[in-house]
Amino acid sequence: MERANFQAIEKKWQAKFSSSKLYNKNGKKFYCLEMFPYPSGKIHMGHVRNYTIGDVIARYKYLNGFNVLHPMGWDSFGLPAENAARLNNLNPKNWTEKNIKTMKEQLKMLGLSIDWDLEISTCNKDYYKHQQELFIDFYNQGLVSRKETYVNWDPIEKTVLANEQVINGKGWRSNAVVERKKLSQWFFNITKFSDQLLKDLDSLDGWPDKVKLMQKNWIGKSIGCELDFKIKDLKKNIRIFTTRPDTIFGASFIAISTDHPICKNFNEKTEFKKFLKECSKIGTTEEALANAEKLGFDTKLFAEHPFIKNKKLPIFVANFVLMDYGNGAIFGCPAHDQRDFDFAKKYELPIIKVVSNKDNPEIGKKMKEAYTGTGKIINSDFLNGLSIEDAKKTVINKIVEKNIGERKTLFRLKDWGISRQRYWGCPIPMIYLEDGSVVPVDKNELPVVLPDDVDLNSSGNPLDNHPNWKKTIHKKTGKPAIRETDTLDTFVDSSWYFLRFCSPKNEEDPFDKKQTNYWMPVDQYIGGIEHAILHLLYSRFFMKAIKQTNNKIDCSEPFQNLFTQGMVCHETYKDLKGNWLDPVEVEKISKKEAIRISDKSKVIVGPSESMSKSKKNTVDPETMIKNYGADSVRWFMLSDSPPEKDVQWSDAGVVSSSKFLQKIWNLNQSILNKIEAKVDKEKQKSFENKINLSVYKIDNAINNFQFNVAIAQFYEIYRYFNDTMKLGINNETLTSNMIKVMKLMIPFTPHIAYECLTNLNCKEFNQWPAVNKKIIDNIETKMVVQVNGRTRDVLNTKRDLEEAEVNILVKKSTKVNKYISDKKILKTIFIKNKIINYIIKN
RNA sequence: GGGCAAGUGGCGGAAUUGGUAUACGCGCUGGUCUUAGAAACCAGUGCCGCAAGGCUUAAGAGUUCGAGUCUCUUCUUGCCCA
Repeated sequence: MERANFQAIEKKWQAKFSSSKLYNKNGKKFYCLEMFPYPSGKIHMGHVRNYTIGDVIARYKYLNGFNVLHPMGWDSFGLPAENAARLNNLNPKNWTEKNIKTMKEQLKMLGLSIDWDLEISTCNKDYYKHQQELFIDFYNQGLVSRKETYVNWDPIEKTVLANEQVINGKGWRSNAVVERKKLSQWFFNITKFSDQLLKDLDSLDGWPDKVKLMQKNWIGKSIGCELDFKIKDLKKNIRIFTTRPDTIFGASFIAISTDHPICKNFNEKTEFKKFLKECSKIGTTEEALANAEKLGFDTKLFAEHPFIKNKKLPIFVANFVLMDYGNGAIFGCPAHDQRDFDFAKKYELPIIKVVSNKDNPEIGKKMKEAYTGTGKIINSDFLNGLSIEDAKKTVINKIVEKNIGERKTLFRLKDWGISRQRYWGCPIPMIYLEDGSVVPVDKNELPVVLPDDVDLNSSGNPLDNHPNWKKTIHKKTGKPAIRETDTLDTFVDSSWYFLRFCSPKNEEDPFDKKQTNYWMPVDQYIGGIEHAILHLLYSRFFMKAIKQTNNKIDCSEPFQNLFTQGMVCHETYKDLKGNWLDPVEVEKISKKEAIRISDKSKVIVGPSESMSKSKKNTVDPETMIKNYGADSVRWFMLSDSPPEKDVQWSDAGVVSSSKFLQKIWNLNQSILNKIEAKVDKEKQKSFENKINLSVYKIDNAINNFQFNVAIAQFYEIYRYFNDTMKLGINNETLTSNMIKVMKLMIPFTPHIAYECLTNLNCKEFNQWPAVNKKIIDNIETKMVVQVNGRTRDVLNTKRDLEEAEVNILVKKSTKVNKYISDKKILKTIFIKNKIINYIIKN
């Protein structure tokens, strides 16, 4: 038999895919989107998995009559381009474009059903022009602000570092100790939507609960109150925020942030300066602050306790209090907050327990850690005996009554800092006038284009260093002005690309109203769990901000359904010196043993971990496609694990996939070459029923994202087909059922499926096989017969038999009678079409 | 430290949602074919047992006629937050 030439088949069909689209003009719309890639050089297995899953869905929906939008683009701004350009002394633009070209070719090799006419690239000025427009819209609506904030400052590179560029407190490139530095930065006022971003999560039924929970925690709504403390000897108050007003009687100090206005009183003191310097060494992340040793500066000032007469609380400046959460001031209750507890231990402050629980009898200095559990209030005057919740209510009422504070809701979510002191990003369209004012660039002057001729090798911001780029003229006044030299965070680029796909060629506006309202929201969004918080939250913010800004868009949530796929893992290998080895350098000799091919030396086989360049445990998709074919790679990617879980790449797995596809090919050939046999009507009917049932199961599995289960069905179908085709089934029936099976395979392995369909002389390719529910319902069923809950026999019966009819059949079963013949049946449990269970006395 | 998942053969995993546990694939064993190997094909494969049969879904308890699935306790692993 002729073997399938996968390479030739794939080449032939890919040429057709590039011009064919998934549009069914009369069908219901379906927007299928996978997270677009960063063009880093070549595609990796993670992309293969992501885009294969997306392709299955897109093709499946198309075959089911939907009008499918399935676009692809490039998240092409970002730091790696700048670094690569610096290393190889070339332009980031050229580097990026070269990568896009390579990766596009690779994606095409996978046979994806992408409409490349819609391709966008965020570093293209046709794209970022509109982003600048949106920025100005947001600015005019008061959704953009300029604020001072702390950044990770690299003193040698003279640049701001992202959190991930700070490694053990040092700059990733310069290795200099990173400082906290205050800089004026641009922000999107995402916190204006805190409540809405939280509330609308409830409407996202098609999102994994896990992701919704992560977003909820990130937004971090907490209800509490503000409270004024009088400062003794100064005619001022300190206003604090707390979520635990019930512990007010346990307060033993006040702690304020280094940026609190009161600190101005100590700015001249050398001791305070020393303290500030110490604080600036800690990073800016919450985790760094939490893990840092608690430090305080004693102001020698005292605050009056609002409910205990003559009680004085010392005021400290503390490194763990943040200015941008609440008011930059707290009261410390060491007994019931771990940070306060650590602080109190260090500075020997009283620990007053005010919540009691019998499992936690220690009090005062004997406590080993703060108690944050439930209990009754003690030592607290008018709150004694109340639960925590009741005490909160009572004390807040009292605070409001005394006019010393108010109920307040606070969010953990902070405004989104979007300034980056980088070259390879979207220029922020703002200019600084001579009088110090800042105004947006006039919209008809957009885009503000990135210059090509920048020096990436000097320290500092390349746009700022450029000899003349930042010099401009303010059109309205004709006066000279200076451009903003910061560029936008690349998360901005990806926060609205899904809108642009609906009308990517529109020159006038970021998006065409009619097109966008037709296609949006995205019906199925597919990507990695690593974007569960930021990218998705920012995109949700953009939808809401755009809706408020120009009210062109009907929906306020971008992604109706979200699917987060697992990672692709591979075993790790190290030589005896501990150096990572690439899988291609290694030969496995048994399950746990391997040798290095070059010198036959022993290799240490490590656990399977997510593929990464640093561990060298990557597998190149292009090599795999060339060796086994795209269909085999796709098939393996989907077959081994449920798509939401991690999958382990195995060469044996992809080999077996390719063998199976060859068998499918052979089966097609056998059908085409089969000599007509005598027909057995009974067998033919049950054959058709079986295929019909499989169609139903596969359809269900795809709908539930259980691609591995669907693939298991194909293996069963293959075996069944192969075993029964010679047993009295006519060629016409075989062919029509094979056509059904091949159509089911289109979403998974489109090349071989279309090729086989062509050979089978199929006329109507693009139609999903209909499931005949009636036939399924009439198929025989299996009755499980149990005695005392233990299965003793399984009977093939007609559907919907009543208990009495089943009893008659059971009487014929020797397997069952062995257990019940001489026993008294106490009770019978009967579930139609499922089970009959006889309870007997032993 | 808190929250959320998850734990099923040698391995990846399935189980119609409370009704035959281990589908399907990998691996392994035996066989056919072959000068030999590879490929292909056939058969077997949770554990104990010659068999009849018994045991088995991290461990233990509970609910139920019936539990991988529900409840509680413990252990382990992963992710997120601190």
